[in-house]
Amino acid sequence: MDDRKGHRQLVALHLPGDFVDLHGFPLQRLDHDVASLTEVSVAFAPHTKLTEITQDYPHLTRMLWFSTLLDAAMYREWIFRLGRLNALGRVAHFLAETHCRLVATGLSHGQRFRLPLTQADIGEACGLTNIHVSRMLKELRDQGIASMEEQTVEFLDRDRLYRIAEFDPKYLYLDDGILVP
Amino acid sequence: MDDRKGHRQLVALHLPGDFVDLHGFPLQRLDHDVASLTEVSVAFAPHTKLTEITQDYPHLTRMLWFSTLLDAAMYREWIFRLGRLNALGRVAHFLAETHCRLVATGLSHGQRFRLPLTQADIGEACGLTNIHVSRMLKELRDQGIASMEEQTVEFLDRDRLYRIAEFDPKYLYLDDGILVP
DNA sequence: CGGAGGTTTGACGTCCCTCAAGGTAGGTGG
DNA sequence: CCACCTACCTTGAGGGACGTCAAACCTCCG
Repeated sequence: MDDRKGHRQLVALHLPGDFVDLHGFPLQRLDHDVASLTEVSVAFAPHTKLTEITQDYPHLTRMLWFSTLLDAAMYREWIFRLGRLNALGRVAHFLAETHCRLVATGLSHGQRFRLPLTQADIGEACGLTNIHVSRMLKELRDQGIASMEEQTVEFLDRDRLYRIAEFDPKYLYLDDGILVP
Repeated sequence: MDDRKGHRQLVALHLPGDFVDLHGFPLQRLDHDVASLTEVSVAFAPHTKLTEITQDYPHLTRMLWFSTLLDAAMYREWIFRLGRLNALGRVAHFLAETHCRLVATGLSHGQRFRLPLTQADIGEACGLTNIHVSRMLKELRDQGIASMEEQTVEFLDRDRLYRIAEFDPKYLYLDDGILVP
């Protein structure tokens, strides 16, 4: 979403495998843009097919519904991040959430993961300038908590990272497996 | 949602008629608290009944789904508010959104509405201290844009308020009537 | 070689928080 | 009636976190 001056606010980050913009199905029109930061492969789900699913497969419908509400749970957490955390906590929280989601989908093991974002992108997710993101990453590095170089993040002290971020992955509903309903 | 020190971040404000916590149906457990700021009357919708609805009434199911995605649209806007607006814009945006929603449900006509919140509550919605909310309300008052006294808000110059808030009510999906699908 | 995009660092400014004091209105008990 | 409390709002002074501006560096690429 862009403000009047054209400055961007990221409201979500989609990872490989995510159902992008399923919100557009019940809502019909969308209030934000979707853009890709990397090369992507896309499969399309026509609204007519989705409507058929909601006619014939109640259980599958609830699963689709669930996946949009998982997005909503992340939105709530992003509100918390922006409203209650300082810059260091925001960056830490963003990294922690992204790592958890990558692990859940099998795209990361251990404490390293690829994050093809610039510091400016991270700033747009966390309501910060790229410059201050740079400072916060340095702080995390200096404190031996996490490092990021060449688009690769490594957690050196996950517990301290979580504490700074006030992060608790419960809201990602992972322990039940992604699809509960 | 509370941070470690017990400071609260509001992530949503429900108005009379809203379906509170419908998210809890597909999600099963919830990652935030629900509290009332005023006296309320409550009707309960048992999950068993909702499950029956999703079995037998696809159209009604899509309407319920839609209403949760309207919440999600507001979450996105709250993220934008916290990430990209300054204090004056945040307060203005919060007032503008609440007014629009009240008008949509017939609970406000014209440019006045009752808002039974303290300045501390508004601060918890906007990521500000009660003290700075007080200063921003004074600013809006001094500039002849909006006033709030005794829990009643009045818009004196709605256009300027919208401009400060970078507010566009499209995301509330009101022009189609609340229930599109 | 030059240029573009990204990162880092320093100096400085400002927005908002913190702390403190005082004001008002309502409620309770004398 | 006054005295006193609580909750909320207001205002001022000072400080800190983050933004802005500028400069330098690096890598990649043509």
